[in-house]
Amino acid sequence: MSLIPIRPGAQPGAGPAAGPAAESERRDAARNRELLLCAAREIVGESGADALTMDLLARRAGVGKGTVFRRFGSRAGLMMALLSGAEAEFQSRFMFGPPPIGPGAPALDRLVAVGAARVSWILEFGELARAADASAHNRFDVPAAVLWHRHLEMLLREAGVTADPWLMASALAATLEPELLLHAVGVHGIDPERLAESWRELVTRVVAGA
Amino acid sequence: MSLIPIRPGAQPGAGPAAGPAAESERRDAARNRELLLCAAREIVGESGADALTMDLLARRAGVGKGTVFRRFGSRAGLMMALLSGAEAEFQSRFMFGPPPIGPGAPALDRLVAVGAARVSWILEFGELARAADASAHNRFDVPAAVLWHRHLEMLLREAGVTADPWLMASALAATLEPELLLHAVGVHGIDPERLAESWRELVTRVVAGA
DNA sequence: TAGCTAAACGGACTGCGGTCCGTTTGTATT
DNA sequence: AATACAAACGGACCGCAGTCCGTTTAGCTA
Repeated sequence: MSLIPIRPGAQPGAGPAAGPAAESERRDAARNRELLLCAAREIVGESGADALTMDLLARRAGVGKGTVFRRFGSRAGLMMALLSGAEAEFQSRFMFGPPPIGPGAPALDRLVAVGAARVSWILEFGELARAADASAHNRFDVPAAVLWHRHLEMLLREAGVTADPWLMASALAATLEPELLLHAVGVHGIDPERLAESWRELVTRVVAGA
Repeated sequence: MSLIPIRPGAQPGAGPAAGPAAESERRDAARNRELLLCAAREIVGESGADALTMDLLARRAGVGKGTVFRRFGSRAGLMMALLSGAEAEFQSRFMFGPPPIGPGAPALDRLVAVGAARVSWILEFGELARAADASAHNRFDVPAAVLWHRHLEMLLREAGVTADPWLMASALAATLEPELLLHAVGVHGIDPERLAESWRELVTRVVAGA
C-alpha cells in the first residue's frame, strides 16, 4: 500500500495563472476565482484597466490580497485571465474559422485577413492586452504569443517565404503589437482602416519577394 | 526698471531629463549630476541595469533621493541620460556619416546599413535602452525615437515607397525594438548576423514593391 | 560684506506589485 | 462523526518608483 496519499484530481504542474479551472479546484478556490474575475471586470468596465490595482481588486472581491496572487500569479496573469475568452475566440477564428481568415484561402489572403482582424481585436481589447504585456518578463513566451507567432510563420512558409520565416514572423508580429497600434490610434489619431491597409501592403510585399 | 528679476541663464522650458546641462546650471547641481551619472555607470557596470534602483543610486552618489528625481525626472529619464552619448553618436553616424549608412548611397543601401548598425548598437546598449523604454508612458514620442522614425520614413520615401511611409516606418522600427532583439538573441540564441540578414530581406522586399 | 531670492536639497511619505507565513477550511478517509 | 492534511486564506510586510515640503545654499545685488 502506498504510504504517500495523493489527492485524486491534483495537478501540481498546472500552476497558477492558467486558464479557467485547473481540473479539480477546491470549491472555495473556484468561488473566489469567479468573485475576483467578476470584480475585475467591474473595475475595468468602470474605470479602465489602469485603475485596477491588486489591493482594490482584493477589497472589492472581499478576499485577501494573497488570494489574488495565489489565483493569478501576478497582475499580468490576471489581465491574461480577463482576456482569455476573447483571445481563445480570436485564435479559433484564424485556426478553424471560415476563409479568408481560416483555412481554405490562399496564404497571402489569410495573412491579410488575419492582420485586419488583429487590428480590430486590439482596438477592442488592446487596453487589457497592453496591461498584460506590461511588466511581463516573458511576454513573448506566453502560450497565446507563441501560438500567434507560429501561425504567422506557418502562413509565411505556405506563401513561399523561405528566408528565415521564424524571424520574419517575429518582425510581422512586432508590427501588430498592442502598444504600437494603440499609440498610433490614440496619440496620432491614425484611422484603423489605414493600419489594416498598411499591413496589407507590408505583408503583400514580403510575400511577393519570395 | 523691471520689478521682476530674471536669472540670466534661466531656461525654465528645458525641464529635467534633458541632455547634458541645460545651459546655466547652478554649480552644486552640475556637480551632483556628474556624481550621479558616474555612480550610475558604476552600478550598471558592476551589476547591470536592472540592479540600478533610485535609492541605491542616491546612496552611492551621496545625495538625497529627491535630487535624483529632480535631475532626471524618472528612472527612464536617467537611463536615457546614460544612453545619450551612444545615442548621439549613432544618430550622427546615420545622418552625417560616410556611406553606405550616411548620405551618398542609394536609399535601399542606407536602409540595409542602418538596420545592421542598429542591431549591433542594441547588442551593445540594449539593456539600457530596454530599461529606458520600460515604464515610459511615451517611449515613442521621446526625441531620439522621433528622429529615428523620421529618418526611416525619409529613406522609405527616397526609395520610392509611396504607400503610407509613416506607418511603414513605424512597422520597420517596431522590428528593431530593443526588447524584441534582445529576446531573440538572449532567449532564442539567434545569431545577430541573422537579424541583420533578416532585416535586409524585409526592407528589400518592402522597397521592391514600390 | 550683508542680504535676498530662486533654486537645489534631502528624506519622510505614499501607492503599488509582490512575498511570507501563521491560521483556517475543504475534503478524503476511517 | 472524528481525524488528518494538503490546500487555500489573509493581511502584515518588503522593495521600489515617484512625490512633497520644510530647509539649505549658490550667487546676484547693493
